[in-house]
Amino acid sequence: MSHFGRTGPPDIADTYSLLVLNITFRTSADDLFPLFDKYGKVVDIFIPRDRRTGESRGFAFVRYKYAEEAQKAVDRLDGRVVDGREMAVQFAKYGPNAERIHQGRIIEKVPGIKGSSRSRSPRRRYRDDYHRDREYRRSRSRSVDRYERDRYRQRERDYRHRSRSRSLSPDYDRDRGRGRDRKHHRRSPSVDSASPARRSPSPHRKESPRRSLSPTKGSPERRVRNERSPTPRSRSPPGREMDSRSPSPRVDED
DNA sequence: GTTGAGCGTT
Repeated sequence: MSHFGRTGPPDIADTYSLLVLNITFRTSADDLFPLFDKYGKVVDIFIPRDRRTGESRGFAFVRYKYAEEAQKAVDRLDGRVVDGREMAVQFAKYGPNAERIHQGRIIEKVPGIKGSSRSRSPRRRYRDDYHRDREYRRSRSRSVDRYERDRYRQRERDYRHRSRSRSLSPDYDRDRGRGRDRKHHRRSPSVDSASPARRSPSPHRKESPRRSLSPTKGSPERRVRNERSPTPRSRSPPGREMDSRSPSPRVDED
């Protein structure tokens, strides 16, 4: 009964799916089972997880046998703090087939569901997604795992820069930096006085990695380009221009 | 080791 991690959906015909959002990344189906099972008969619980990392995405689907129980769970578990995080329980709008499910009638009977008027918001995955995706694609062949790529594409297509949490506080950095300084700053006594500027020792600008080798490092001609006065001899002061043409090689320079 | 809006699998 507790085996929710089996393969494939059991029977979604007579079951109602509830979407649980805002749950911790460490919350598993077994952890949600006792919570949802207390309010009704849970048929199955499924938590989508990454295919590469294998970690939870932060949301889960709970299927109830009866709609009334599911609705009660939504009203009771919605806003419940689990593992220090407030999870949001609401009826799923779309089914596994990316289509609307037949649970709409439940909303009609109980017009008190919070998930009934849920505005569409730009969804995004974790921040590692694009980081990992970049290296992933670059390392992977373009003709491999097209299925996965296609799946993730539909998700990233709605990617949008949203306002990140303003959880960052000056106190946090200050506290953290100070704490670490106390313990790790004692290993280098010379750095304390011989490091007025920790700037990059090489003022040279970082060129492109591909051009980093600079194959023309032994080409003196390149550096002898026209700087400003490539030919100091060509300097002709005003009034002395005739001097240059003067047949007399007399140097009148002082 | 991390993250935080959203809609799902053998």
